[in-house]
Amino acid sequence: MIPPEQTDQPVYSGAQAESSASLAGLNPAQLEAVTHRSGPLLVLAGAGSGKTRVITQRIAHLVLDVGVPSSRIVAVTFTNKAAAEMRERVEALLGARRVEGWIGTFHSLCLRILRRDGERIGLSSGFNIYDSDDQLALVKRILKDVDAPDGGPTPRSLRSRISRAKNALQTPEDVAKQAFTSTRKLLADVYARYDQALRRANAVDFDDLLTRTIDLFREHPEVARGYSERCEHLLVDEYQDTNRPQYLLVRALSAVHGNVCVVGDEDQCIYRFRGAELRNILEFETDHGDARAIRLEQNYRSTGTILRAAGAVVSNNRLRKGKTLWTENPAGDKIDLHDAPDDRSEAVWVAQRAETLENRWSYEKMAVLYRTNAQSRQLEEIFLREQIPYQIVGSVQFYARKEVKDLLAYLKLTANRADDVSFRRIVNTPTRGIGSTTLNILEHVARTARVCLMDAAEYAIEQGSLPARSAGKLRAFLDWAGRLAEMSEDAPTARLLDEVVERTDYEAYLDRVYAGLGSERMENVRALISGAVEYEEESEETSLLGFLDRTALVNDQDDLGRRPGVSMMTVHCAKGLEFPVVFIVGLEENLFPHPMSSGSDEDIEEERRLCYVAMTRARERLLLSHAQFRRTQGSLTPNAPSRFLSEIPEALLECAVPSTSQGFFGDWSTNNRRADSSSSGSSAAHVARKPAASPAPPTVPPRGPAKPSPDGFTIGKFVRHPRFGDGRILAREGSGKNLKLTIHFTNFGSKKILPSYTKLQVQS
DNA sequence: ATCAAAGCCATTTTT
DNA sequence: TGGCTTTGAT
Repeated sequence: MIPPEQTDQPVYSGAQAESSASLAGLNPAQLEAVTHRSGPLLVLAGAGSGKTRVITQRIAHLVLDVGVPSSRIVAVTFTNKAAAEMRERVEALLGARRVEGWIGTFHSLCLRILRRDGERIGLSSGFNIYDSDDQLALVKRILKDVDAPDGGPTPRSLRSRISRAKNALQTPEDVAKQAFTSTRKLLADVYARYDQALRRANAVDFDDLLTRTIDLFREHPEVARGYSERCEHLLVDEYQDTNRPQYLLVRALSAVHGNVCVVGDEDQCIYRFRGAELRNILEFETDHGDARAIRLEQNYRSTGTILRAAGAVVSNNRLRKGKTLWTENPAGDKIDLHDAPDDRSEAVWVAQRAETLENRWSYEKMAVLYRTNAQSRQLEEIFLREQIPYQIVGSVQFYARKEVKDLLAYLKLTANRADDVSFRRIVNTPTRGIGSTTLNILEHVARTARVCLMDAAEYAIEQGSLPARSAGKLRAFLDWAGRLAEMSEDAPTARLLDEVVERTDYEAYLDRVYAGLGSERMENVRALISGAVEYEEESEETSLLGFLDRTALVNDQDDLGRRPGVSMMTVHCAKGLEFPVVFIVGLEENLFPHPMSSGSDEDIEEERRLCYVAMTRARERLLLSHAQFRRTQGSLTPNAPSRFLSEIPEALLECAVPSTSQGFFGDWSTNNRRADSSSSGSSAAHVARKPAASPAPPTVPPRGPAKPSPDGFTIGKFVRHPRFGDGRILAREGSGKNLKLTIHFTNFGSKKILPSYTKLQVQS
């Protein structure tokens, strides 16, 4: 397999040298965590203490120095972003283009397991994944079936209660058993129907990915054993945010070898409201008898002042193991505290300060953090007016947009005709004359015959239970859907999307619905299609299902963003990030801490951790503000400063009272000059991914002399790709518009390319 | 089927 | 306050 040319690249030994060299840069605690041999290990990693570095180095150490095959290492994180970063860094350390081990999120890991072994628990292959939107649609539909009383729980609340039940590993029957109030009875009923609907539709929701994997492991211990066998070393990042199912998965996967290394910080557990159990990390040592615990307490990120302030705040929590972070960094500037008369002038202050600070830090080095998304509007308005570049991070998710979801629903239905939620979504979108009357008949047929809506439609037409006109329209739709399904067997996903967009005249539909703004939406459609093309080009195995899996689990935070400018986001979104300059706004009672999380001490402690997370994002400058009056839900309400502010030692604060302007915007905004603000930071914008060492291309095309192809893409020819550069055609499959080429690129290795989408230059 | 007016309801949300 | 969904009228 490996071409001889590769021998002149001493990948292995070279990387080993690199590894030992980098071990030298670790502090004693980090070194111990990295080199810990076997058995359970708890790494309590304070904010900015080099956590990711420890995990990645540990993996490299296990592979290079201990000799564990990378395929026997499993590393789980919570976000795709974190997983991608980890993978990249490990690859760099190992000097390998690809790492065999499993590095991914809990959900992607479970998805892989279920795709492989799900049939054993009744999940047929090709099952779909429902996101929270789909879940909500399903709950709403169910609420129509049961006669829910008015004023009862909302669909949203039911959805989250179902989720909570699942995370507590309660079945619908379990819930029914303790259903004493009418609300709980309703919940039990809806949950049962919901569960049944998912099973019928051959679909799972996000929670199911975890819980059904646990079911699989419980019902088939030999399967669990197989995975655990393979998992010689398990590493878990952000362990403080694991919930019950994740805890059980960790246990199951580490059962055989017992080499489980969890890394986390109890002070940064901020997802309790979603079922994260602080207990998991607090009790790890007692839970794993002989666990070693290591504290990483040296902070490399923030100034002494920032660290002291954050530490002072979080030390008011009782539910923690307690760490004392310290740093060798200089004390730095004091923390600015601004007392604004109202939310508007608070925003003005932020803009003003950002502009002043721009002398020292470019805008993309600054972040504004807030407790709730609603707070962003005011800031946006001011920043827009002041022409300060900014970027909102992580509010509307790409894959959650209506137009994207519509098109994905077509794909989902194509992959899995039992997917009733997708059917309902698109059967009349864009409108094709299949209205609610027809749909009601179909629902009825489906229920009595216990089949999915697609089948019900076939059946209803056959039986003549529909008026001729509806039947005709439905027939046309079904025929087309059938053709799509056929196409999906060999056509690339992008081609399917094209077909859907063209056939439904989707662009015209968008124009109609979004009067004038349709083209903006169409951009997203195009982005989705190029996403599909990219997927085809970048993945080893490509299939419709694979693409759908990716869209279901991946959110696009990293690909979409990165415009230069001040970043604005919620504190939750900021976890894991750092910025030289950080503003935290709205530090008021009734906002931060949020009243919804002020019921119990535990709630307040979570809010305090949230505040801690926010403060520790800052490297050099931290600026805090609160407003005396804030417009919330339409009315102006007075707010006291947050209790967290009073927990910061006064000596660390600099009360920034605006001396000249009274906090209003009049003067400074009109005559400010932004001479040099535009040119900064464009240099690093498009850093091409560094091509890692890749196997040299085979010198002889695989399988004999190729006959020249009429399209010019003859096997063996050299071509140039706009992104991947030069490469050589190794194989062809499909033809015409569906032609797929396997090309070996000098710098990127082999990829499948769709010439109908990408401009390939054939070199003569 | 399509539009406009009238309600409704407003945490955080890695997947 | 404003954004979104549901409702009602054509």
